[in-house]
Amino acid sequence: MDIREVARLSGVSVATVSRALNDRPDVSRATRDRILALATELGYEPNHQARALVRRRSDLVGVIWDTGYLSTRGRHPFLQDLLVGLKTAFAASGRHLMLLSTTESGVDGYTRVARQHRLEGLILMGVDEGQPAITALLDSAVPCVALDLPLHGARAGYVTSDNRAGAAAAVAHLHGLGHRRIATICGPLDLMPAAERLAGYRYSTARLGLPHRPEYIEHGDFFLASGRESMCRLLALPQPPTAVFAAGDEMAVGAMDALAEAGMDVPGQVSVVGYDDVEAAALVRPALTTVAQDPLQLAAAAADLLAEIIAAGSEPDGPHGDGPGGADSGGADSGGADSGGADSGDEEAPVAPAPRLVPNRLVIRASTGPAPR
Amino acid sequence: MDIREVARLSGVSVATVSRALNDRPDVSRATRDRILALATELGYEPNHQARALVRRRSDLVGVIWDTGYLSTRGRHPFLQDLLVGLKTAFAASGRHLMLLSTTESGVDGYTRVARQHRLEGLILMGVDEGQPAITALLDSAVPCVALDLPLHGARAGYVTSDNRAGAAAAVAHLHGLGHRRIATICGPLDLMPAAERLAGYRYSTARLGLPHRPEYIEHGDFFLASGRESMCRLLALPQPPTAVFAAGDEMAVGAMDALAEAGMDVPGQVSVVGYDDVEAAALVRPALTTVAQDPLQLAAAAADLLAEIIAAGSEPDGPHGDGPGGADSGGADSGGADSGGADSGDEEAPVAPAPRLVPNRLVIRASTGPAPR
DNA sequence: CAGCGCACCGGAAACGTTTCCGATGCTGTC
DNA sequence: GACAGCATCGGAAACGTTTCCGGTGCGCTG
Repeated sequence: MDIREVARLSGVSVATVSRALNDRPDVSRATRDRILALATELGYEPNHQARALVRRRSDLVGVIWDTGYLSTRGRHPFLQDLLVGLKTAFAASGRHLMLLSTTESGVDGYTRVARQHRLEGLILMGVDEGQPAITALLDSAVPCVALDLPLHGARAGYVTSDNRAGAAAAVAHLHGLGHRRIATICGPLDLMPAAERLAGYRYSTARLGLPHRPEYIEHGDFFLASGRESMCRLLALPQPPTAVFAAGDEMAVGAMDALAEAGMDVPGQVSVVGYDDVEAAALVRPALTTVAQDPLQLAAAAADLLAEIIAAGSEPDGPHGDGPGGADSGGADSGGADSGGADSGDEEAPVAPAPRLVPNRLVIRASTGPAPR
Repeated sequence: MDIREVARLSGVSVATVSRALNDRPDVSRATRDRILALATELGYEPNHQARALVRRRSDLVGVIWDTGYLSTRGRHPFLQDLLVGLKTAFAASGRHLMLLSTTESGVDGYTRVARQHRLEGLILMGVDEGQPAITALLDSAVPCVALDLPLHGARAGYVTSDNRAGAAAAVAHLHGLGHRRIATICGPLDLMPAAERLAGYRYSTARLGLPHRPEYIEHGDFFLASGRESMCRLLALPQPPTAVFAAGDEMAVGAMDALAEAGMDVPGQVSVVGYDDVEAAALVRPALTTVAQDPLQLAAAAADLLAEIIAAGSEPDGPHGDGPGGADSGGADSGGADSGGADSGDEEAPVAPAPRLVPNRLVIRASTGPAPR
């Protein structure tokens, strides 16, 4: 079922059929309607490959997450929702999603398939910074935005949730309940979210006037066992905390395990708050107070940023491209560290796009309560 | 960076370059090596769209799950692992994955994009049978295999885990612990897995010689609240069960909630087993005994079946295509109902492929124990 | 009535590959 | 020495679109 077939059957040229289908002007209403009717009747669907070939754009973006992540960092907390968010966000601009994986063959594995398929951009999530393929990707000139990974480059940016504010909100919540001895169990600090959550804890405790206690900072790895062990150490302290903020829900559950073994009541004697609001958080008893990210908003911000980078690249000689404008994503705030350099205006070298930050939300459940006296 | 560019730079024709890159014969070793070296040096990557256009195959398969599922049935228990399984399984045959969603515009939404992109096949998961788009898909002649949805058609099949055996194993486990009063909380019976799990429960209890008690069969909806309410009703029975098999982990947690509220000890007084082994199952206390599906194996079976259907379609006039042969997936067993009709040999009409069944695994944790006496 | 603009349409050249078919040179063999 | 056969390569036609450029008619103005 060609476009030629449609043209033949409707007695016009292929050019006219093409114009009618893409509803361009230069087609009379009568012929357009006739062609469209015939096309749907024949069940004609234009060949995307041919179209992409001549229009020189694929309308495809790749999404990739580290499949090894599954073994090293555990499953991604809300990848599923991120995917549907990305899907709908990109559908708005008529783009489709291709699944890539870090286990493509070779170092520059997915970079190669991205280029072969002429992907317009890449969304990467749950990949570690060390990944050698990342650097190969960055200087491959394919636009990409990462989630929760500070990716800096001319055509690369990142999106993350406001982990600092989320952690601060958790600490403030505990403080508001009367807790003064608040500890934290943080994740691997080479991961940006973990580091930011610790920073938020530090900032918040200091701001609330709590004394600085290094022994209240435990280091975990996001897994349950580490939360358990950290909690044991905290309980062995001469002045054990009355509340603990874990940088991940699973570690929070581990902490609750340790507390249960020690015969401590949650939240009667110790309050616990986690991070991420995984499904288990609502299922565990007592149900876990935790700070939730908004996957849909995160996905929307990522799609928006990527679209902007793509658009900036396809402009003839455009500046840093502030065109489409985000929907309601939070303003660019407190970025990483380096974004210095020339940002005066429309220079020759494209400036790295500012990272997007979406807010988090504290969901209060049963694992936190008033401080014991 | 064309293939023409490579040809020009290496002083041969494009035909020769093409042959060298796809390592065909009819190229001397010397020129082939020269071309390959030049191509990698130039960073040339062949355009997939052009290639797909002329070879008339896209090497693309679509994977689609109901995004509305998220609201009606809850999140898919292990979609993430399914995706990586599919990714690696299809990577073996050089195919890539495209993400489709049920929220494509129109009734035949994803059928249309599938045809536009010339997808070789479709994997669908977490979609309900009622979906009108399904029927539109089935007679669109694009090969598709579903997960956990009995899809019957000439070029359609399905893969599921052996829910019946899984449920039977759960009941047998409880029986082995001495339980004789075993109830079940089943899911929505219009969903095949729920129905099969109930069938497994029925079969197993009957086989073990337990009396048939209709009041021991509660109907839930896979959500927590329904498990809780069902358990309450079971506890109100004159002869409450000492063990309950819930067809989903979340309902099992709900049942445990109800038991806790009633002051019953798990597993001291009542044992609970769930289904699916969601992440929360290991995090909940007592940790949930449950039956786990193997997402990777499920994905592999689905990919295998789809590849078979595709291959059977591209054969000149092949029979029902038993070529590649499954790796180690369980034999075709206990199908749905209708697969009657002519299946003598290589008739004109292609016979529907037999569904694949992969085994489940009972993982025993802390929520089951010896029956009280 | 000449000329001009406009609405509509067709031909054909791309887009970047693969593959068919033929051409060339070379090595053997009778 | 002529011819067959083989290895190696080039030209060109596809694949199914979009889009540029031009060409009709037609109504309108001067």
